[in-house]
Amino acid sequence: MADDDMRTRILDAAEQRAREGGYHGFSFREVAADVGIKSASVHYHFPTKTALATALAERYTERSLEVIGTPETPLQAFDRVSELFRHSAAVERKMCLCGLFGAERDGLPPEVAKATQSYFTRLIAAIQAPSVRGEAPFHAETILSTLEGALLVARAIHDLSVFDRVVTDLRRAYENQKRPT
Amino acid sequence: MADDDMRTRILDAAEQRAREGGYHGFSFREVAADVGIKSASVHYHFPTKTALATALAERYTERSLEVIGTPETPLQAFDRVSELFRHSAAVERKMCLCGLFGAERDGLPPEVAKATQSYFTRLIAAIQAPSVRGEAPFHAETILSTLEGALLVARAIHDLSVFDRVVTDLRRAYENQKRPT
DNA sequence: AATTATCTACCTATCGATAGGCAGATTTGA
DNA sequence: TCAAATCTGCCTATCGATAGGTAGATAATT
Repeated sequence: MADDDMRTRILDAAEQRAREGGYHGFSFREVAADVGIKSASVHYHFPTKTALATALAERYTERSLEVIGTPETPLQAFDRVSELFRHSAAVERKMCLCGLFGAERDGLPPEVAKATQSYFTRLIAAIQAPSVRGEAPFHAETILSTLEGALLVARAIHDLSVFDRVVTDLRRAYENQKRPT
Repeated sequence: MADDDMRTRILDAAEQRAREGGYHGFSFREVAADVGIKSASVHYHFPTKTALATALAERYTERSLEVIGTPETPLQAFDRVSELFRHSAAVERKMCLCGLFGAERDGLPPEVAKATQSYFTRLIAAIQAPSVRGEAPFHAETILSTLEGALLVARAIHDLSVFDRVVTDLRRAYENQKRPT
C-alpha cells in the first residue's frame, strides 16, 4: 500500500510539487513535510536540489519510455504517446514534468537541463523508431510538440476538452496525410 | 533611444527574467539591479509580485494580439501566429512568457493564472476569427498548442530547426486538409 | 559494533514586503 | 508672486519568512 522506500516517496512527493510550480516552485521543506521527515533528512537521499531534480527527470523519462514501449507502426506510436499525455491531463491532472522543466530551461541548473533534454531526444527517438520501415506523415518532433503544447494550453485555460480536440485534429491529419517527402 | 519610463524598463527587465525561469525564477532584486534601482523602488511601481507578473502577462497578451491583427483567412492566421512564435524562438531566443506561466499554472497566484488564461483564450479567438467565413482544417487551439509546444521542445533540445520542421509539417497538413466536419 | 537513516540545531543568503526619509518637481492658495 | 502643501520617484534600513545546505548527535537496523 504505502511506498516502502523513502527515496521513492521523496521522489513521488517532489514530482508532484515540481509538476505544479516547476524547479523554483518547490522546496526541500515542502517535500520533507509531505513525506513526514525533516528537510535535512532529504539531503541524505539527495545531496542537492540539482541532484533531486535530475533524478526526477530521469525517472520520469524512464517511465514515459516504458509506456511508449516499441510501437510497430507510426500510428501506433502516435496513439501510445497521445495516451501518455492524455493520462497526464485527465488522470494525474498535472503538467508533464519535463515539459515544465523544458519551459524553464534557461533558469535550470545545467545538469537538470541536460536530463530534460534527454527526455525529449529519447522520446522523439522512440516515436520515430517505427518509421524506419514505412513513412510517417509527421516528424516525431511534431507529435511530441503538439501533445506537449495541447497539455499546456488545455490546462492553462482549464478546459481539458481542448486536449482532445487537438489530438483529434492531429490524428485525422495523420491518417489522411500521405508520405511527406 | 533609452527607455524613458522606469515602469516600462522594469516590465522589460522582468519579462526577460520571467521568460527564463518563470514566476518563481525571478526576483525584485534581480529586476531592480537590471534597471539600476533598488528593489524597494520596484514596489513603488508594482506593489506586489503578483501585480508585476499580472502586468507582464497582460502586456504580453496585447503585444501578441497586435502582431496577429485581424487575419482575413485561416491560413493567414496560421502564418501570423507561426511568425510570432518563430520570432520568439529565433530572435528573442526566449520561451513564450504565457507559455511558461501556463506550464506553472498550479504554482501561480490566482490573479496571474487568470491573466495567463486570458492570453490563451484571446489568442485562440483571434486565430479562430477568420474561420467564421470559410472552414478551417484545424481548430484554433490546435494551431496555438502546436506552436507553443514546438517552441518549448525546440528550446529544450537546443535545436531550433525542430521548430521549423514542426511548422512545416503542420502547414502542409493545413493546406492539404479539407473541411474537418 | 557498524552501518543506515533520521534527528536537532544552526548557518548564510535571499525572498517579498514595509517604514520612513528626502530631493526635486508640481500644484495650490492667499 | 511667493510660499506652503502635495506629489513623484527614488533611497536606506529593516522586517519576518524561507531558501538550500551543513555538522554532529541520536536512533534504528543488521
